[in-house]
Order: sequence, then structure tokens, then C-alpha cells
Amino acid sequence: MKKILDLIAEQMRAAFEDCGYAADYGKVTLSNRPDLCEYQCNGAMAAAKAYHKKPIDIANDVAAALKNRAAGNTMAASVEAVMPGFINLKLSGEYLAAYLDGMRSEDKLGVEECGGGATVIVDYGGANVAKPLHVGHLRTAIIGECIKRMGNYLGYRMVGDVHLGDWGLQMGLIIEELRDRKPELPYFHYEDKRSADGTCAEDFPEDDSEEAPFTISELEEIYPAASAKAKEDESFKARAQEATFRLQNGYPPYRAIWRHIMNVSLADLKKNYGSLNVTFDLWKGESDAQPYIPGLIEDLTKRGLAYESEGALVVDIARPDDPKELPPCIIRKSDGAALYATSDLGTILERERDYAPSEYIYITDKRQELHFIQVFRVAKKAGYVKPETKMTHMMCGTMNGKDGKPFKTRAGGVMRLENLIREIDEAVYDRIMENRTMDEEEAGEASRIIGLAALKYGDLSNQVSKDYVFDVDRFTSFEGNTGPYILYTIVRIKSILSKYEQSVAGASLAMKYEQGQAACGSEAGGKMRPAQSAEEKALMLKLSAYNDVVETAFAEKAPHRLCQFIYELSDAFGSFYNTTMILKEEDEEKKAGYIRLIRLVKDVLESCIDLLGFEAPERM
RNA sequence: GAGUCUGUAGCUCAGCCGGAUAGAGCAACGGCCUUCUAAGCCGUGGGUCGGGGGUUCGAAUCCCUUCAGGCUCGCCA
Repeated sequence: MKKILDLIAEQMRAAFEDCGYAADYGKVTLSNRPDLCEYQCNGAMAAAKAYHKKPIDIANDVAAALKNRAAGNTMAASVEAVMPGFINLKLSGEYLAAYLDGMRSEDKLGVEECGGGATVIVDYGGANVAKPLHVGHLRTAIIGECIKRMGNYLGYRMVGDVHLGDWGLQMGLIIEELRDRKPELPYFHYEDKRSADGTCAEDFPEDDSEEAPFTISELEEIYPAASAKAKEDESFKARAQEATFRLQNGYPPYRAIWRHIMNVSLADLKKNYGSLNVTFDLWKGESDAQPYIPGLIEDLTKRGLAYESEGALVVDIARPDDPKELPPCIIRKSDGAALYATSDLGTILERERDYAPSEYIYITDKRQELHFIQVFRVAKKAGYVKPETKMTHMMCGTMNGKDGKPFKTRAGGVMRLENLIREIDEAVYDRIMENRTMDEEEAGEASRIIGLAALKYGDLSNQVSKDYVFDVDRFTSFEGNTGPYILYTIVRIKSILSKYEQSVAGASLAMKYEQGQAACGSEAGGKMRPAQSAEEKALMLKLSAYNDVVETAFAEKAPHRLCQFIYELSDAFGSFYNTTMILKEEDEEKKAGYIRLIRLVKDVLESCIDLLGFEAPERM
């Protein structure tokens, strides 16, 4: 469906042309003075200078022309020119009701699929293997999931990749720490067995079926211990580097350990991301890029793009118009090892081969800005990515505590994601139990759903690029502009709808037998009615902006716009609900109209929270 | 030092490709439940949009300058 603002603007542009002005001045926006009008056009003031006329004269002319045109259709209820030159417009109730009927009849409630099936890679998550997810992973996961869902909804083919950190020194550290702790493990007796009988008796199965001889809890404890040890113990660090080197060169026992670590860690990561309602299409990692790296380096070197500098192999990426000269991108360290940028470039080669996406979206902490400038420029310069392919780096602000500094636990450590989630769920649970009569099981289930909404909405309602204050107390207080408030709105609507359906079902049981499914929700076939009150009109106007909001939120990569919209929609519903007794309405046709309206509100809200990545409970 | 981002009510944030009286929420205060979930609704108070200059009919929004804070600045990821 066309966006309602565009439909109005079409008329407005035509009206400007009717009066001999350029159509461009006919831009229409939502009114910022709801007390005066619903939509406004400021074009007359902009046109005043170009045409050497008084703004109000132009506005008057155009308003008259618009009324003239409007005679042939039902769009506007009122059009007026106001000093100094605003053109104010109110929509007719019939027109608005018909527009909402259009939304009701479409699968996506009026949202057009503008994506055309174009493939977009979304690289978010960035979890490290064998390390627990912590709050630093929260934003990118939540935002990435939302971007992916919005894109899919709009008809893009979004491919989400977690892109694990699975190939660095951390693996060597774990291997050596494991050797110190459990020297009896077969990985560390590969040569013994081999020399004993001359064959690889203790070869390690290539499949991943064999159970790993350690648990995720052990791994999570091993890594920090090993990391600390490496800082103090040079020989340990050297061993870890050697182990890393051997792993990367395919030493079978270490490959086996690596696979086992991956299995254990992946299962845990999937569980944790799952509890956030975050899923990935691809569970690729840095290790998958390794096969591309030798060819990459050879290619860049052969073509003269990469050269030796201070012992490292680098590619220049500076441009003359940069405000500051940017350092070159290092693709091979002086010790010969590849690094972050190399791995990301290798990954791009693989993605070009497998997907040839029309856009890349990387979602990371903003501190990685320089890294992605470098990688993007090298990829474009070398022609690995087509010039027209968009490469976007969404830079997330930091999640701070109430003190304005990066979020920490009370003890001062890094907060594990699962602990954070548990803390929120428990706060929600307490809240439910103190206010509501709900059995413990249902409350437990509800607290997970509501807690996730509180967490995600609290994050997504802030601008992506800005730092924001994460305040558990505030997020779990659930008043005002919060996720639970949105859920509460949905739950209240659901409650009314189910009561209505019960009454309809009771009244028309006989009819139901005859007409099959038609009886229940018999209001569905009817038409939306023009608003009967200011509150109802405001609610309908807000609803009509849905397709515009979704499109804008994705185009601007701005989930907070979606949050703002559903808050305003919930707010408009709240006012309507408070002034209109829906089920007590005696006029059945009027009541059915209310039901049609609030059902659409519910559908839009549910659709939005699905895009944001959470859901509503049945009761709360 | 250079680059970059941020600065809006006591607190947390919208608004920023120029438009009418700068908006919400929290906190404070006052109303509204024998009526569809009061996690709600209605209302009151609260602002030199960091400061200064400029462009414009018109600036929180654009430009310059200044102050304060964050982040980044070649071999970590």
C-alpha cells in the first residue's frame, strides 16, 4: 500500500502545480501541532522567496486548489492556510477508515516489500568461543536481530552470521592450560601412541560425535586462568603461541581439541542466544576464513596493493580528502601471522563466493570504526567487493551503568549475560507476584517473556550509535515508556477480544454450525467505521503510519523509531480505552467497529514487537 | 596533539536533511477503579536546547568558535 503521507503529498503537489508552483513544494509531514491539524505542508513559505510572493498568499491559493481537487474525492475533511504560511489539513473519517481497511486486508498490514529479494549479510554477535557471553555482546545481538527481522519483513534476504572469534591465541591458551590440568587426555599422547606401533592408532575421529572431555563451565574457567597465567609466565605464553601455530597448521590432536571446544561452546552459545530470542543463519567464524588467506595475501602482493612496511605487510587506504591521514591496513604481522583485518577480508571473499550480497552490515562496538574503514576500503580497492555494494558499519554505543561508566557487576567485574537476564527475570517475577494472582508456573513463564521485552526494549529504544545508561531498576520498574507497557497494552486488547469472541460465539452457536468458521469474530468481514471521538481518531491516525515507520526504521537502521511508534500507538490506545467502553457498547455495529479497530492495533503491535525480537504473553 | 562522537527538565531519553507554543517517561504534587487487566488514564509544576558568534523571514536543528566529557589514533580482537 502507498503510505498515507505520500497519498496526501500527491494531492498537495498537484495543488501546487495547479497554482503554477513547482510540485516539489508540496511535501507533507505529520503535524507538530496536533491541536491545529493532522498534517501540514510548509512549502508555501519555502516557495515565497522563489516566486516573490507573500507566503500566506501562496498558502491560500494552494489551499483553495486543494479544496477544489478534494471535491472529487473524500480525502480531506478540512484544508486551511494559516499565518505565516502553513497549509493545515485534516483527514476525513471515511478516508482514514478506508485506509485502515486496506491495511487489514493485507498480509503485512500495508507494508510494501521494497527489498526485492536482495541479499544482505548481517554480521552481528561476534561471540568468542570458550568465553561466556557478557553484557558487551548484548547490544549487537539485540540490534542485529532486529535489523535482520526488519529486512526480511521488507522483502530482503537477510543472512545473519554470528561470526565467532574461534581462531586466535585464546585457543592455544586453552590447549596448554588443558594440558597442565589434564595431561592424561589422549590429545597429548598422540606421538606416544604413534611411535609405539608405527601407526596413528589414536587418531581422532573427523566427525563431531565423540563427547568432549570437558564441560562449558570448565572451559569458561580455564580461559581466564590461562590468560592470566600467560601474562605472568613467558614460557607458558610461548607454549600457547606454539600450540596456536600448530593448531592453525592442522596438527590432528589440536584440531580434535578445537572441534571439541567448538562443540561444547557452540551448544552453550546457541542456548544463550536462544534465551535472547536471537538466531543466526550462519555460525561461521574466523576459522572459516583461513583457507582464503594465503591466496588473499598473494593476490594483494602480486598486484602491488600490499607492500612491506616496518616488517609488516600493509595496504594503503588513505585518501587525499580524509581529514586525517589514516594508517594503512595491516594484513600480515611482522612475525608472519594473519590478524583481524586479514580474517575479515578472507570472510568477505567467502561471502562474495557464496552469496554475492548487495549489502554488508556489520554491527559492532563503535571502537572498531577504524578497523572497518580499513577493511571496507581494502575490499573495494582490491575489487573483491563491487563498487556499488553497500558496506555499512553500524557502530553501537557503550552500555553504561548508572555511574556513566561501562556497565559492571556490583563487585566490579564483567557481568555475564545469563546473570543479567536472570536478574531481570527475577525482578519481573517479584513484580508479578506482588500485584497479580497468578500461579508460580505461569508467573515464571511470563517473567521470562516480560523480562526479555524489558531488556530488549530498554536497549532498542535508544539510538544505536549513542552510549546509554543501563539501569536494571528502571527497566524492571515497568512504568511509562518500557517494553512491559507495550506488552500490557497487547494483553489488555487480547483480553477484550477473547471476551468479545466468547460472547459472539455464545450468541451464534447455531449459526456457527451452519456457516462453519464464519461465526467467531464475525466483525472481521465488516468495514472500519469513521472515528467517533478525538481519541479514536488519534488512534486511527497513528495506526495509519505503520508502513511508513517500518520502512523508515529499516532505511535509517534505527530500531528506536519502531519503539517510539509502538509507544505512541500504545499511548493512543490507552486514551481510547479509557474513554470508550468497548464491550459495554449497546450498538452492536458500533461495537464490532471498535473490535475491528483494536484488533488492528493488536496486529500492528504484535507485528512490531516481533520485528524488535520479543513477544507478548497471554496474561500479565 | 590529531581525528571523531556526545552535551536538550532533578534523572533517563526523543526531536537534529531549518518551520507554529522544544516533546515523552521517571521522580514530585493533585484527581480517576460497584464498569473491558490501575503495570493504566487525566491534570499541575519543572527548560539561558553547554557558552558565544554567524547564515535565515524563521535555528535545538546549518556554519564558525569555545568549554566539558567519551572514543580512536600500525602489528589485540
